[in-house]
Amino acid sequence: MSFFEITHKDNTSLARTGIIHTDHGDIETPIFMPVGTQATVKGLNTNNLNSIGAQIILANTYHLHLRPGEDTINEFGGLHNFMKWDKPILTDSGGFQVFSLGKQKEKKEGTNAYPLVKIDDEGVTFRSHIDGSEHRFTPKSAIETQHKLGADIIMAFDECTPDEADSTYTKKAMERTHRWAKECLDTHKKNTKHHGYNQFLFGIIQGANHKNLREESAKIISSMDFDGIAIGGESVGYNMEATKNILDWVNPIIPEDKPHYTMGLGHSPKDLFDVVEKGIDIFDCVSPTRMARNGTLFVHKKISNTYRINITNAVHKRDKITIDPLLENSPVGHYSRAYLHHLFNTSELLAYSIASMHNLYFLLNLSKQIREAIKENRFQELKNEWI
RNA sequence: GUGGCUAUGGUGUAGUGGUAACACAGAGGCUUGUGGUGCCUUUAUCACGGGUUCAAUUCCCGUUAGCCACC
Repeated sequence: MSFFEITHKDNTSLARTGIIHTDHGDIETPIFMPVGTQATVKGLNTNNLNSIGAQIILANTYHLHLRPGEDTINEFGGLHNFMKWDKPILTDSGGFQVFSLGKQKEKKEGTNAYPLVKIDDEGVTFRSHIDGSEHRFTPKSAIETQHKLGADIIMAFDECTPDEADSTYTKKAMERTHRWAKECLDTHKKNTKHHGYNQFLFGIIQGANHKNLREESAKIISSMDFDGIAIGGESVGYNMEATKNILDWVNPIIPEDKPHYTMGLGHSPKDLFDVVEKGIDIFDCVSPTRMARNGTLFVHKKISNTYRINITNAVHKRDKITIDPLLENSPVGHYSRAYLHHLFNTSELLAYSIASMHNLYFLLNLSKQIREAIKENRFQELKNEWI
């Protein structure tokens, strides 16, 4: 049985359904992946995740390296046993967090805060955002750390350059990312079953918003023996016009028979259609859960004539209807807006759980609808209802 | 009853003879390979009445309210 299997192709676009086979179960694609950076999707336990239909969740190498440390998790036989989640997990390599730390440094410029991040050809030296202690990631160490963490899908260690970087630097960083990709692959091939089950490694295409660089990156990453292809970059998921252009550039080059992953995409339900249409199978985003924690909830447009509401708004103080009347099958579909408004107003912990479950269910349910639509050759029809 | 002190937005506090600053609360917006975080906008005829002054939230008098002390 191969790792990835395409089960149906749309007849009017590159959209497809598929199954990713892992030793912790199958993943039906296209699918949104909830983010659980520190081995927890904030506010939700694994029963909650099962109830909303989560098939795979993310965790983060950078955060788990700092706390509790990969060796602790290794002693538990990996993340699955540590957090008691027996379905698939994907870990990000930490490349993007390094990029984020670099961005923070820019913001604090002038306060003589010394750099949190230093990148060289062999790896990255950075300071912990928690206690300022110094750490270093190399392609080899990032993979070895991810082996110990034990996710089913692990990511190559890359450098995500800011969009505003000049093309000379972007090219240099991209070429370095390609060298690192090979080192990651070499390290991984020596030990693909650290905990006894298979771990699969994805490569990441960079090149910012330059067509020639994206094409070059797509060519090189595609030529390597990765199990899946990710598209990274600051614009991906953030600037949807740029994201669509990037996908158009790389699509003729990347292998069709490997899973395609847009990293950091899923801010708005509408965004799913834009990338699924261009052959993307998996995507993740912190935004739905972060927005949830701040009271912004997805709703069907036909209910409120908007695709999201802010439950903390005063109009919901006595609002009798449920969060989204079209989602009453959701595990949290029976709660009234007034109740959730009250929970936020009093900062009750349950507010974050209910809101997070709602937004995640919204996207997981939409992913399911998209899969069904593709199988029934009515993807465009469903898309038209949503845009 | 007498004396003293205080009165600034919903709350707690700044401040000035040229119509007010901050925090929280309130109202609204934002958050994109996650700090439950952070950011932005907005919200006051400075207790009431009178006086001095070109100009009073600021100085003076009175009223009212609160607090303290004494009888």
